[in-house]
Amino acid sequence: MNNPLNALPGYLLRRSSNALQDEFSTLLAELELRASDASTLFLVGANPDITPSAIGTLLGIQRANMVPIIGRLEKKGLIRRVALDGRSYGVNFTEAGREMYEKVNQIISQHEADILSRIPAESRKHFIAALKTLWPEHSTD
Amino acid sequence: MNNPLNALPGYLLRRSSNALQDEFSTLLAELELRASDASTLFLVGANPDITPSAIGTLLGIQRANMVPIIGRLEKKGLIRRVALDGRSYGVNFTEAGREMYEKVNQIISQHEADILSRIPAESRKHFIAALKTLWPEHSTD
DNA sequence: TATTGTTATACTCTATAACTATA
DNA sequence: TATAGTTATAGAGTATAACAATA
Repeated sequence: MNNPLNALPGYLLRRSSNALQDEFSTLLAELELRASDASTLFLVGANPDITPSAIGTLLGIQRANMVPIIGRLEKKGLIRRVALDGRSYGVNFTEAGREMYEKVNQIISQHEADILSRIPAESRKHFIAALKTLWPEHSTD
Repeated sequence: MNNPLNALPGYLLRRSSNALQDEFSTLLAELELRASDASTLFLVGANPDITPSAIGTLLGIQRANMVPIIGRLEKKGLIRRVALDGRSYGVNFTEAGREMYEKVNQIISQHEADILSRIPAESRKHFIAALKTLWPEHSTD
């Protein structure tokens, strides 16, 4: 079977991304979290009192789609809302949330290290440099 | 705003992949095709008489999910089904399908060239090598 | 006026199970 | 028995429009 797609960098990128996403989701399954839940916890850990809108901006998710994510995490007792003013609130960890954050952090760190370990050492810098040219918004933090 | 995600290769890969997918979909919009439609046409062009199941295997799509893709392309008059035996059929281009295939081919080639052009020349080989280690199934053609 | 959170809705992609007919 | 195509269904991610409350 002739598969010319496998010679295309853009296609390889897509399949690689999907494969790593599947791995990540599998790792998170033991915590009963989705990738978006874990990413949200990760950002709350780095930015206490961050608003749902700000999380959405960083993750590239519309604020309307943050509602069910925040709702799930709150329902699980992992986060609480702290009013910042009359219309917005900051997201913070509960005690259980902080423990979950540590586990998420561990999974992310290990997975990322695992990813890097598969890439030939001499290619790693080039790989990251290439990704940054393909997603220019990465620099707008 | 502190965004530690942007330091993670796996996350950069995901955002890069999504950005390129959006670009690809935008390019295909003028042909009124989806990415899965275009990929299917691309594989039919390289493999006349290929079956839907085989296309699904190459694309990583369940054969059940090939049904609406084939149905769309047939409804548009781009492909026809040629019975291979009593239970399976091969997919072939109609005249309009071959013309559309040429356009798809053009868009894919140009986009892929565009992608490569953004990556520093000295990083390209490393980039592709890295992707292949992250999606090992690429070699099972 | 602009922004935040929210609701409602719809579309896409994908996974699974089950059915049929054929090999 | 195994395989190809199909149907039906559900989950997940995402986009859009509109609304109320507040800045």
